[in-house]
Amino acid sequence: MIAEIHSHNTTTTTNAEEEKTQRCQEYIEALEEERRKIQVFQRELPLCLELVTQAIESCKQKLCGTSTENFQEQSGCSEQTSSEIPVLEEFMPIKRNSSCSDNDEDEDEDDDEQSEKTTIDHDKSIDKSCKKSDWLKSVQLWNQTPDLLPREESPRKLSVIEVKRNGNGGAFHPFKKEKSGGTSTTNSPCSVPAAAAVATSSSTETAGGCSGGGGGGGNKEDKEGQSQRKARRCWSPELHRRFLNALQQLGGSHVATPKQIRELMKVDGLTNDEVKSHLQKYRLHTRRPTPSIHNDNNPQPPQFVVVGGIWVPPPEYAAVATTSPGEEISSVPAPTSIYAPIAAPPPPPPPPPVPQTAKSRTPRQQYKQMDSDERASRSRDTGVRCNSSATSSSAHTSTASLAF
DNA sequence: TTTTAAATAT
DNA sequence: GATATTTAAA
Repeated sequence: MIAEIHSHNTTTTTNAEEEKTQRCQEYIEALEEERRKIQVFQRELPLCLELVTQAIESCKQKLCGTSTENFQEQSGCSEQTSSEIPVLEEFMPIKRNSSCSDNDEDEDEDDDEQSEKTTIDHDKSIDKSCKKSDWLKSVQLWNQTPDLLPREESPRKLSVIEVKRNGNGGAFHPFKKEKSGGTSTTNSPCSVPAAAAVATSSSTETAGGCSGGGGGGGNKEDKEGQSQRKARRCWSPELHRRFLNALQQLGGSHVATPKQIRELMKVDGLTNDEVKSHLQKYRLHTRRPTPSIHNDNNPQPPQFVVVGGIWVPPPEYAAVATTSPGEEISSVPAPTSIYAPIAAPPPPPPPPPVPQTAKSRTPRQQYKQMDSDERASRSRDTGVRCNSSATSSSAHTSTASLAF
């Protein structure tokens, strides 16, 4: 009997221990995730970061000490402070549903490629769900609507080609409504012609990007053309990324002017008006986010972060952060770490925005300085938006309702 | 139908 | 260039 009891106890204990270990591990993961989030605010919350880091360390140690075996194998205590490291490329994909990036690859002349790849591979896997602005996820710089494109910039249906070709070529995604065939897919925007789209990694754009609308066949407005309203195109993430980049170089959205931005973006076909419009929207979003209450504790993690004066939606951020080294933007975590910057170097020294542009600096530049200060303070309260849907735990689903 | 991004007007 | 308004995608 006793023996039996003993054994029983033992088992129990073992189980309990395993469970404990497991929990501990989870906890550590959670902490790491949080730390990534905090890293965004490194400047403002250095101690916080430190604390979390320490907590992680100690947890790990504990874990190692306790059940070394198990844990070590699995998560490897050795890993220690990984700040940025490894994290989870693997995990990421799993969780995230919100993004539907379908394809992200772009080729930009400068930075993107590698980072993107690294960062995200999930795209492929998930996608169907997305509804929001797809262009957010898409890759190419821009596309046009198939039908009406009276315009200049891009070659018509263009596609991919252009983009790649020039490196910066057109970048909008078309609002396409794919339904051309008539079959209406309910729209899953991302549904895209999957094959094509996804597959090509390097290239192309896939038409898939923006979900749906347009009508392939339909053309409502194709009236004779021309001067109708310009076809609406959506800003692809890549394009937005360039925009952010430019903004950063110019010292922030408040000092940058559409023209300057456009020049820095080097996207051909991009017009001042487009930039202007985008900038307007950007400023709006950037500005006072939620005037109202930060309620008790916002249960929800920020969906948007403004770093260095730049408002970055998570998915985007991921791309941006990863992609462009020079940027100060730091991470943003969506509620669930999905977007965590995989390789994002933690400590972006936050040097004041330095315009590398040789352009002449005008009075604006001065304002710029000011702007940066303001920015700092602003980013805290303002820059953050709350997600509309809450479900904190599960929620990675809807990330942002706002997108550029 | 509503929301909102992009285009256009002021 | 900034802001307001309109249009159309989602």
